Amino acid sequence: MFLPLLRPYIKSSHKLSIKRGDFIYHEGESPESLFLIESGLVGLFHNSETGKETFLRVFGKDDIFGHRSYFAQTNYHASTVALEKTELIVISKDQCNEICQSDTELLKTMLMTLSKDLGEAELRLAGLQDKTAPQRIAESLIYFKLKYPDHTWTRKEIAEFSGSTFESVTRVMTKLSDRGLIAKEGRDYSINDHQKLLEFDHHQG
Amino acid sequence: MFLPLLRPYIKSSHKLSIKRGDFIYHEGESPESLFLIESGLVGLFHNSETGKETFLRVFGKDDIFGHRSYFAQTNYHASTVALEKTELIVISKDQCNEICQSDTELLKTMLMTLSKDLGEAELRLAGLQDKTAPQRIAESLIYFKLKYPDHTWTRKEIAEFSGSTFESVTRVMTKLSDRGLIAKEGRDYSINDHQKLLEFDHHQG
DNA sequence: CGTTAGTTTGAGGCAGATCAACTTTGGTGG
DNA sequence: CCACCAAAGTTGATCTGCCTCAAACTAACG
Repeated sequence: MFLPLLRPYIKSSHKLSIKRGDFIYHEGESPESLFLIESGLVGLFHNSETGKETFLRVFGKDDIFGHRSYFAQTNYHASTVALEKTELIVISKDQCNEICQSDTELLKTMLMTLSKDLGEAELRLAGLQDKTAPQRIAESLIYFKLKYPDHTWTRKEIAEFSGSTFESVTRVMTKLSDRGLIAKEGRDYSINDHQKLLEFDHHQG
Repeated sequence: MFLPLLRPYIKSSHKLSIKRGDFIYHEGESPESLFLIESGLVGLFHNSETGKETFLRVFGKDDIFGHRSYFAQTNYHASTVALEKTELIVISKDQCNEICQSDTELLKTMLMTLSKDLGEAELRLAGLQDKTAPQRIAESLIYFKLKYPDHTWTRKEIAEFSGSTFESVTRVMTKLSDRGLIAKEGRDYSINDHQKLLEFDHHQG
């Protein structure tokens, strides 16, 4: 959603072509640029000392990323990895500074995006306390499939996004498939019954 | 931190005086104003259908709140409650619109605040996966006492912030007190050993 | 086809939530 | 100022969701 707004500013833009599994930046590094997705899919992950990985956000076509650290003026709090073949436009910090000086509309759009993301993060935080693992997994299945229907999500990705383990995701998906709420298609899946999926495990599934 | 920036805009400001336990707004309502704290303390809480409460953010003197929903242009995703006697300045949506039109510096400050809050929320999200309850409780004890040393936090508040239960908070605090890392003072507590508190339960406490 | 990353299924264990009964604190109003 | 009592905190016993570990299977890509 940002590409159209930013397009006029991008003159001599630096482009980047990467494949699944490639890192764009690592947690702890200092942000030197923003990234815009021309095509592909990128995930933001946090890795703990104990080796546990958490899937924080997904970025798709026309999304910007790296902006949170830029505005917070802190180092990256998480790492970004390509989830599939991806084409990026790299915008330098200097270019950003110029743009932010002049374009109030862009600043407001950024404010809206960050505000929505903060709301989502906090609702996920609350969800980890008051929803069961199967509920959160069912919600993640819907979220991923609605927002990025063409990507085949691994059980591991779904687990790290929903706050669970890939074994639990497998078990829940088997159950959901048995009940006809989803259909497994190789490693991929499709959603049959949206509504029942949201009500799943609403105490006792 | 916002009051100084906003002070010049506040002419005929509406003021609000409330006591502990009073709600300022409820989850689901449409945001009609922003709030600025002249004195006191306010908590942002999310309540689930099952009755579980999650403590999302704290706001103190000079902090603004209600801004996330204003910028996201969505209804409130959580409720705000006074944690002690509090004096508020109420800023109408119209006033906000005017201010945002003209003041780029203020927009940038807002962007920084939201970016930092998003980072914190996501690190807490990750922490719920990869840290033990005692670790999270110890961190919350530090966070609360450093940021708001004069407030006496209840076990329930600490629990809802750290993602635990008040019984677990009690047990952990007893253990920490026995080891001399904190000192219980009536219902309040003080911190004796910061460093060891952070290392607590770093696998096996 | 061979290889490897991804998936499935089962068995077992444990951190921490829940339930319950009791004690302490500190505010308030007589 | 003290007595009272509701709110807050403590402590113990129990219970369970789901994580962990393990082992065998299968899809998909070169």
